[in-house]
Amino acid sequence: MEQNKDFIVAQAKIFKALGHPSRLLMVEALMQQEELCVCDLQSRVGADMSTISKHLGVLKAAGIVRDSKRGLNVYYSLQLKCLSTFMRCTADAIRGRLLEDMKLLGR
Amino acid sequence: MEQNKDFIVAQAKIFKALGHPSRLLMVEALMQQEELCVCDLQSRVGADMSTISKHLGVLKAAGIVRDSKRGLNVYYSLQLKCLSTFMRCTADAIRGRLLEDMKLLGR
DNA sequence: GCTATATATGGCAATTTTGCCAATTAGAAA
DNA sequence: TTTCTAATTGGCAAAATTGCCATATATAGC
Repeated sequence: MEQNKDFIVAQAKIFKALGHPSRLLMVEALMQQEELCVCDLQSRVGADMSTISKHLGVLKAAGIVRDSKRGLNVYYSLQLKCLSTFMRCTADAIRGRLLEDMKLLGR
Repeated sequence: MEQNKDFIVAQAKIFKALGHPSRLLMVEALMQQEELCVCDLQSRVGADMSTISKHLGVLKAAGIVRDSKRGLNVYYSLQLKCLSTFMRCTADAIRGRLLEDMKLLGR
């Protein structure tokens, strides 16, 4: 009973971590690159280094990414593998919705 | 360029909507039931009716559920179909992580 | 009409998240 | 050791989310 709730909370934490544009952008970058340093991610998102670092902390705490330090750089990579299928589906859903809206506007 | 950002924002909105234990619980109930009234969802989550209603508003605004009013009741159903595969994957990931933690504790 | 029931909305305080700046840590190179 | 560079952490104000209460809306039945 109670561990079931913990389970839901852990699952919600994953969704919550993905529920921010900057973090989602970083995850999408990591879906194409296997491994990127914080500086790479910063240049893609375009925010303060400290902000990027905290976002990465959220993704790591949710178990979505893992990090490995080599030299001066910290490299991040995806730990959760099943994102691409779902992202494609949500993308289709959003495109479908936009089409609906355009139809409605057309009347 | 700019619509790409809107796209990411819409996608993040879906994840964000799923990133709350009560909302995730409602979605999981709708994965098994096809259609449920607000009162059913309330009894499962156990919160104030107004709170449930607002949570459902969030899910609807993200395009995850749709509603249909019949008589005094409003029935909600899933609009986003591709959740179950992804949820199974995150569930596996969480279970795996818990196993890891237990191994670490065992040493 | 009036009453009861199911859901939604407005308002508001408490909590959480976000993002910047400043300061710190850790490793590389001089 | 000193210096430089990459990244993290602490602090804090602004913004967003959450959840309850009170109120409103809509529909059914009398």
